[in-house]
Amino acid sequence: MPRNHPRPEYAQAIAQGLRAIGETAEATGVTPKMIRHYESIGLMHAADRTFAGYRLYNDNDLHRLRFIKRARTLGFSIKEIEQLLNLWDDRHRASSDVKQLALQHARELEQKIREMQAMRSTLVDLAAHCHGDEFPECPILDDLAGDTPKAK
Amino acid sequence: MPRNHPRPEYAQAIAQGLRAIGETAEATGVTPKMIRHYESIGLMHAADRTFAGYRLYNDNDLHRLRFIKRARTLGFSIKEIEQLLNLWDDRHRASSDVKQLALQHARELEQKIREMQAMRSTLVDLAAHCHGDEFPECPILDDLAGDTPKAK
DNA sequence: GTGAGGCCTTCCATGATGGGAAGGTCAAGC
DNA sequence: GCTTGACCTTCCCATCATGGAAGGCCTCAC
Repeated sequence: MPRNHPRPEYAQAIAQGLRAIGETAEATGVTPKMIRHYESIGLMHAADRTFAGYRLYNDNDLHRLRFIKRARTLGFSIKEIEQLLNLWDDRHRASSDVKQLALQHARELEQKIREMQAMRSTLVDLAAHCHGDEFPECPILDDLAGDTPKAK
Repeated sequence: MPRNHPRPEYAQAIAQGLRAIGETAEATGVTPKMIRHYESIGLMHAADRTFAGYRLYNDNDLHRLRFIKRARTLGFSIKEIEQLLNLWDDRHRASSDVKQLALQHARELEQKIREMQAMRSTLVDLAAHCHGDEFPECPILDDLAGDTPKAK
């Protein structure tokens, strides 16, 4: 949805390369809701405000928000992102620290993937033995109920 | 932790094959906390009570709780379990209905698995290009920051 | 000056689970 | 008969990331 022309009230702010929260959201893919939330939990520092209390964001803020967005897309938790941001901010960081975080998260993903694969595989197996017709007999329910598969 | 001898106060209840919530929890793997929760959301009907208000469970209840436990282990949501229980209770169900629920859930799992595999694979790739040493240079952070991999 | 729409804050909800507090109940041992 | 300790009860709060709704202010274009 096309945004209206820059509001004159913001002329100075815009001249300084600042944006309101809506434009910032569009530019970063982070909803205004979440931007405020990140501020409230300290992931983003408190934004500058206009006289009227509107939040204003500069290019650095956008960069940081895009960083957060990308990290969330990769499944990092807020806490992990906090660590990543600290490392990002630290010019003297050791890349080994970052790598460790990334690999740790990759291992956690792997673990969850395995669990879900086990679930899926069990379900597919059970479904394969279920006629899926109009009759009530159903190995899937039998399994859930803990019944031994009916010995004929 | 070994439970003490059955409490005489429950002699009659026990003679009827009833158990208090703690024993029920041990027997089913569902915590007392969750048993009460399932009752509160209607997944379990309201349990019988002693004079003093203690909940009592019979073999049917245990069976139902084990059913729920197993379904949770397979990743079904509470809402899905509600449907499964309805089918379980319905002697005239069609196994096709059950099969459809199971396969639908399997597809959802597959979808999530794929997403997580994509995350993991990206992370592993990035980590593979990160020296992981004491220097700050780090392709993982570069990626999160949206920086084009540094062209030398 | 009025209407549209962006922005503000605050509260509430999700889903499944756990923690903990404050208090009642029960069996057993002294 | 009282204490002890295991068990039970209800009620409230927390998690994690996200969204919704209400009610009010701000800005802009007409």
